[in-house]
Amino acid sequence: MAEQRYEPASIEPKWQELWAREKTWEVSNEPDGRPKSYVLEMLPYPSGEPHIGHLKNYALGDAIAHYHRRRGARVLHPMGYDAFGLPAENHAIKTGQHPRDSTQASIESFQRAFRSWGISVDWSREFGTHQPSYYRWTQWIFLQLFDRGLAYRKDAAVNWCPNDATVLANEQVVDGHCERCGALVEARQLNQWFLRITDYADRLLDDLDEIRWPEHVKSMQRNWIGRSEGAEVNFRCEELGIDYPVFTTRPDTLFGATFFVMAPEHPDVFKLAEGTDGEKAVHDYVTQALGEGAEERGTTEKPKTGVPLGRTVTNPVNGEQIPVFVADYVLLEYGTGAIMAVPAHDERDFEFAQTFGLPIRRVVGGGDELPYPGDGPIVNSHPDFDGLANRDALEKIVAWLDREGRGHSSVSYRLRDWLVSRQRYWGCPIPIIHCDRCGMVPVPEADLPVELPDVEDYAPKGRSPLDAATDWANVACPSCDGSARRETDTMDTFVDSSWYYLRYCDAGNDEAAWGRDALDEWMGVDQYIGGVEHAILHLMYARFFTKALADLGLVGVQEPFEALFTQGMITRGGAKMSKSRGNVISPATYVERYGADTARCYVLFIGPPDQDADWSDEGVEGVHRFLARLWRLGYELGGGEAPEVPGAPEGVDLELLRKAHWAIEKVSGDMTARFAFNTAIAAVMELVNEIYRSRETAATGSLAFATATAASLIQPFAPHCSSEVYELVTGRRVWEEPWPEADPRLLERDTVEVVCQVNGKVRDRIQVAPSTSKEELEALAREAPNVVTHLAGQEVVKAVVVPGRLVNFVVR
RNA sequence: GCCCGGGUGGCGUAACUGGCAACCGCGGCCGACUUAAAAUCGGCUGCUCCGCAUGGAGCGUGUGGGUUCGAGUCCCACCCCGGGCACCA
Repeated sequence: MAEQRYEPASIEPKWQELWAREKTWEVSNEPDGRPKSYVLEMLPYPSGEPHIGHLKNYALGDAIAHYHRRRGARVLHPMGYDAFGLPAENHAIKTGQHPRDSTQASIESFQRAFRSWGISVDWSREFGTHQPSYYRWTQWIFLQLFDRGLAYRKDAAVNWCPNDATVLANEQVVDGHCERCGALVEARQLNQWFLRITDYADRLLDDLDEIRWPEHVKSMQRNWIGRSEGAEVNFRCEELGIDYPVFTTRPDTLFGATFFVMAPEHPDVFKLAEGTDGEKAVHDYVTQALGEGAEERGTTEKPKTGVPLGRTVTNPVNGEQIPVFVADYVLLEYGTGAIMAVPAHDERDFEFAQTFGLPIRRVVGGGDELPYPGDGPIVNSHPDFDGLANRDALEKIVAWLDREGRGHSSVSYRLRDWLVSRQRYWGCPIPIIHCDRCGMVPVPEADLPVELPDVEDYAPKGRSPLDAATDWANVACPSCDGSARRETDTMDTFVDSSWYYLRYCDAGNDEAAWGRDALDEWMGVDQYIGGVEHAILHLMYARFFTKALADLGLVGVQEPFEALFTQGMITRGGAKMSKSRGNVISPATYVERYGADTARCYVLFIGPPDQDADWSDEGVEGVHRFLARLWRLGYELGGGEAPEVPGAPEGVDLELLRKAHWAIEKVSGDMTARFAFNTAIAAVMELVNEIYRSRETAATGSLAFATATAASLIQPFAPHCSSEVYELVTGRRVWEEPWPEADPRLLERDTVEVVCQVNGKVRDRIQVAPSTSKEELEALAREAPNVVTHLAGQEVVKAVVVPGRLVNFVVR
């Protein structure tokens, strides 16, 4: 007779079919008295097959969703696909296959994977962002923003990726290269669509204090917004009669400004140089500087270069005439595109002053040498300020500037407006019509969606491939009925994913993007889970959308994601998995070989989920053995009547029941207070080990209770194996059971071990009742044999007694 | 340069508010079952030393200091690894 074995290949599909048939994970929008919980993992970009990172992401989210359900919550746990984007389009250029078809194929492989992993998803709310029924509302939201002036077009120097032949958002440029393809990004002057995220800079910054997010993600967003407080100060060019404002965070050093520098792109550079001796040199310098890419220019290592403009401006605090230069270390995008240079207290200005032999005047005391960027008393400035601490003087100087009308306090940000237009095919069309008479006219709401037309050629040519769809592009102006043309750029795919979590609340709504009741029922997301690579882009854009939509009265919350968990990466052989390294492993391989439960438990057991972890095939085996052991207990105990748990357990039974209640306490704590799934799984392993050790001696009722408890506790991580074992032992459905409660009487012990130390070193242990008094403990410890040895001939100076833990004798 | 993480056995890790360092898993060793092997079950497993042995001593959480009866945990200084920002005025 063949030994019975744990066979996930037959167990898992059985439960998956039952859950699908009974629509177990679907949830209605009607409140039913239970508290709501919205658990969401970042939606996948469907490309090829799911990888290990997806498995970890959804195993994590599913564990949380299950746990919340069994704690009595009504849980929304939906799924969708971020389906527009470049990879599908590049594939289309290569093969001619429509991006819709390759995307659909990939979506199907993701669906198969999610179902085979047994993820508890409410499939009735599923959608892809590429479906007209979804992007109709993406366009509608765009028009709401357009209506309020939050979406606008302007000429600007933008990032151009020559390889992808499209513009990029600032956030998509990493070290001067295209985030996606790695090509060196060029600067181009183009007319593009922007969203006014900078209007929200302060709120995006301040509200970070209100949400439970990992500190490093908050700090990345703070860095990215880059708020600096300072002052705007006017420097006047008397010859031309023009005021040039500068932004400075150090108005306390104004008296030390000995020259003035403009960015090469500054619109007045040529005007200032006109008719001076250096005019030609200025032209040459500017031409050369503009030809440089962001990467070459943006480095501190490069020696400072620049040329004089042959003009001076007036320092407003002391009336001094200081020379004006053009130099590429000053950036047009930040502040006003011009700076006052204080070489004594700024490293870059110091370097420039040394190269060009310009005067360096110290105005803040302290530090051994120059440049000195730190704090100290004001010197060499003005009798009213000299001697004051520079931070105090700063406020007084700004107040003085303000009174004199020469400046005012000001705030500057690193954050730029979000460039959202793309000259690519596979994206959401921008619902605007350009009319020569009426200008930019929004597509009427009744005409939405503006559907993506089919084209012959997907290749980008510097203009959107949609340009070629002339039948589609040429339309009558909705306002004057004259001939007009559609906007042919599409939207950045980050627009699509900036509001998908709102759509899940009311995914089937054909009348509106969402019903307000449904939205208020579910928002905000109670727990959001995803990769840290989205710390800035997606997470900032989604916050901006929520705030903008809240201002329009369409959303009732200020923050979309109340709590965020960022998962660590799974590496292999210590390195990131990649095709070029050849170290990619597919979840499907492991699901086939060991079952989904093993794969899911392993990615959570491998280490703390927020940290990177290295995949090990042997480790998978270990987790598989554990589930097989649990299953075998269920198999052996199952079949008959559910046995009684002993009413007054003692001996082995008592120990086993104690271990079970200890495990309940441990797992509950690990899941509530923190996401310590690795230690939660370890605790269930301990319980299973304990059951095996007492298998021969304990009563069947105790074994059954302990086994059912182990199955119940592992349910969020291994739902199939758990359901099987739980049903075998109890005849009931584990997912319908409330989360177990630990019995406090079984958490207490009759005796505890107390450690006996001499001078902090453990010398012996004693078994005592937990209630033993301090005096008694000290007396008992003093008699412990090995303590006696170490106390012999010594004088006890002090005894420290911690009841239930230790006694420490301090001797001389 | 600034801001976040992190450094613990052969390996992945654990240690809740300062109180037995190493739970759980991998790997390794030993035993049971078996004709045998696999599977399974049980035990041992930080390093060094003393002892025939029950056992005992010393060392041990990146480095160096400090606080404390007691430090992986707190404080100061530093080193290394990972991530973010950076000619941002």
